[in-house]
Amino acid sequence: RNMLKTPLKQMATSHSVLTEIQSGCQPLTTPPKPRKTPPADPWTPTSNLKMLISAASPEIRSREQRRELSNNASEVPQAKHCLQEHLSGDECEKSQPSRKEKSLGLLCHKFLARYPDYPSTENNLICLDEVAEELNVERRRIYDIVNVLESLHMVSRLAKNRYVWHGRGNLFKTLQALKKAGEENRYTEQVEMIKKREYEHEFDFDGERNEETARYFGYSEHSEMSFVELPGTEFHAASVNRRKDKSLRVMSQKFVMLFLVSTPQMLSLEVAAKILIGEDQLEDLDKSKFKTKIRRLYDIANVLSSLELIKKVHVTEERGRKPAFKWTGPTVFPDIQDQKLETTSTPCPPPISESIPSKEQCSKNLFPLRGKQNFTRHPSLMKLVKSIENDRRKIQSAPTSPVKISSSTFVCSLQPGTDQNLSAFPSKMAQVPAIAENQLEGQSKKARVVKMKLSQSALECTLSSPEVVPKPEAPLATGPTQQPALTQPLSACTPSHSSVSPVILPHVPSGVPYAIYLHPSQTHTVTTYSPSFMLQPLSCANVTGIKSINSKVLNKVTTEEGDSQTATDDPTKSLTAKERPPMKSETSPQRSLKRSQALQENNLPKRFRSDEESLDTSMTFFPSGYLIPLTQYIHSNRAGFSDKEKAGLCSSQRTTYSSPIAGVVPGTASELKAVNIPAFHITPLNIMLSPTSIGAAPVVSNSCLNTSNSSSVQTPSPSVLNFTLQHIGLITAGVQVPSNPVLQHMAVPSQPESVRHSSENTHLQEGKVSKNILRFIRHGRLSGKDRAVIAVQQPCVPREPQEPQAATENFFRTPGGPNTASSLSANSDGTDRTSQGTLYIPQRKLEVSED
DNA sequence: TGATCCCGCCAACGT
DNA sequence: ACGTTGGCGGGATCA
Repeated sequence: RNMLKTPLKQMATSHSVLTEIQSGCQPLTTPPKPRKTPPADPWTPTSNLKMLISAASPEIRSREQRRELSNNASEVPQAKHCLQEHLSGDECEKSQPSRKEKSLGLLCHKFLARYPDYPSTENNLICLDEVAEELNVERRRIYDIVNVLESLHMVSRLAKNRYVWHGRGNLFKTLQALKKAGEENRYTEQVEMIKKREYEHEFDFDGERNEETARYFGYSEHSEMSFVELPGTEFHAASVNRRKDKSLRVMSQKFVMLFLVSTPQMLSLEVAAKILIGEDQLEDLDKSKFKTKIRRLYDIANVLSSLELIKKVHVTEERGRKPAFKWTGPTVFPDIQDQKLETTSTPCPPPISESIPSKEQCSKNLFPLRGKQNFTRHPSLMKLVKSIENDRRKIQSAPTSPVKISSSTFVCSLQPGTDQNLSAFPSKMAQVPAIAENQLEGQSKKARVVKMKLSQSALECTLSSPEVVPKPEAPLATGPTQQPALTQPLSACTPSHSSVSPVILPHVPSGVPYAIYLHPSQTHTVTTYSPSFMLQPLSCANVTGIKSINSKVLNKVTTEEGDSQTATDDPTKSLTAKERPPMKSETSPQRSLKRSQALQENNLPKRFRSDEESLDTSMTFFPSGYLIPLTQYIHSNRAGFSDKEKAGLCSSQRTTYSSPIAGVVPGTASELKAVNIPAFHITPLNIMLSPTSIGAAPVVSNSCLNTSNSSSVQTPSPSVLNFTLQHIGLITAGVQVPSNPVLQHMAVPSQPESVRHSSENTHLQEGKVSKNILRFIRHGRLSGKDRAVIAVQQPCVPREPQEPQAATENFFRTPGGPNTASSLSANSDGTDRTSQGTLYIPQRKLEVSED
């Protein structure tokens, strides 16, 4: 550790400066620990260092900072080199990173840039050491990031020092779960209350809690939720949980919950801190605790900001300008009931409906809370809630009030332009074309990745927001649907085959290939790149097959036209792209190889582990319901070679793919070349799978088999199955069913060797596989055989009849929606300055300005 | 100044 | 024992 640290430290910090300044001092190389001499000693190297830095830094620092930032954009990946150069240069101070450059947010950006938002099946292993080293930071910082990512299920711990990257695949699902948990925890009420208090009078810590407060907190108090798991992830997390993973992880989830359940989806850290603290220790709300909480929240907020889930804004009120964060992530609508509460413009309908969608039940099981009242609001609260709701409604309905109602269902979704969430999306969407361009140009992986991210996120946003509408329609919906608007969208959404068919983007020059499969309920989007030749056939086949299977399935084109420049324009993006070290490919391959070898060499248990990993990742992918990007094969290689190799997928290409560990970027240009794949373009296709909770898996298995011919494309069920299995990691290419057309298309030779790891898997495959797989998919990744087994046994996610429609609606709405289009064009620049707006909060008008 | 939040000590944990 | 995690809060920076 020290070894790592030492070098890093030197590089990262301006030790060099110190060195020069304080000649004769202990070797700067001394690791941090040694440094720490008696604190009292003024001459501690540390103190000196600090003093020196502070003294020298101001101007230099700022100057440097600018420079660095600009540099970062293009050279971040090689930060080390840069730093070194600087150091060698006359101005050592330059190296002085400046606080901002070390910010968690920036670091997180770098971190995120390493991995694709929607990784393919492969396992994207994250080695903390490596990451820390490459990013030039102490491992501690990586933990901060990983912890919150973990709270969102974007990563999961695999083993010591090892995490698996899941990307945003599970994000929506996670958010749904979190929202639900938040609701069950009465966070909405708590937030309302605290906000109210703040308005009324300055909330002072100890004095504050009156009965009312106590009541609220009381509820959450015993409910003391722990880490919220995702289906299929529980076990995994469980292992992690044994440890009292208290704060960051959980705090992060809670923080997100607060956003998800509060109506203006805006929160100040103070409010959040108060709630979170209150939850834990009602007794001692001391200042220091509060401060600490806030500090943590800053950490979390920074990461969430990097994920673009929240955004910092400033709320101006009489008292002054207060910093706050607003939710900019996808709109999540967990259940109908809540929607009613939040959105209903008519008198409050009974807040709680007895009929609980299967989905809910599921989630209930998944996220059991201490407080048993999960689904029923305590009567005593009802009044309060109602009154609050009424107030809210008033406020929202105020003519002047901007649509801050994003949280309130469909209204927001219908007004993409106004909706904050949507606003973010357009810019991203606009970038889709850019992606194609880039690819054609044969850009670096990084660039691609970035773009993909954008497009994907955009898609996600789009899809997610619309989701609201469908729900109301859901047959299961307990209460009468009150929203007229729903009808409209629904009609559009009516599942029609036409809608189902995959859409190819017009602007794409040559057929391009990327298909996105979404599970309606989750609105997850998966993007894949593949060579055009391969893609087309596959995508079509799959899509149709799926569709046919589920009459409910819908697909929509998410692509938006936009200026390709957008991507570049966005500083963050460009930066990210640039940051991505090109050389990575060089090093990473080796590492991956090593890893793979190591894995292979490992004893049984270890092997197991590897298997698990593969499963995990693959599972991760599916769980969300999404699906199986046809192209995945291709780029799958890049990621976890070790696993892949085992799998035998793309074995033929193996050699060629030495790509980076991160597997960050799907098919590299080089890789493609190796494969003899012509330049590829990306055609975004969105396919919504039937919302039925059954999820992709069931659909695939059943539908494929049964209705294979129904779709225009005759995809033999077996092929689908194989495909699925492979993705899941249950089977290897070699093992796959002979009749897999897809594979044939791909011309991917199956490799016998790969089979080895599949022994277990094989078993699974045979027989129950189809069913089980589906379940697995449904539940999310599994990380162990045990888990797998367990998972199989778990009940499938409940079907949500309503979902399909919703999906459809979403589909249509966002992407193609007229509103959207306009908004998109407007925001093509990629940044969201649009967010300036006014928002009404109880009794006062607040101006929200973006930072 | 107050808002931010980097930094890294050090204890809990895992192996 | 030693390495990994990550709680925690001092105090440096930023605005």
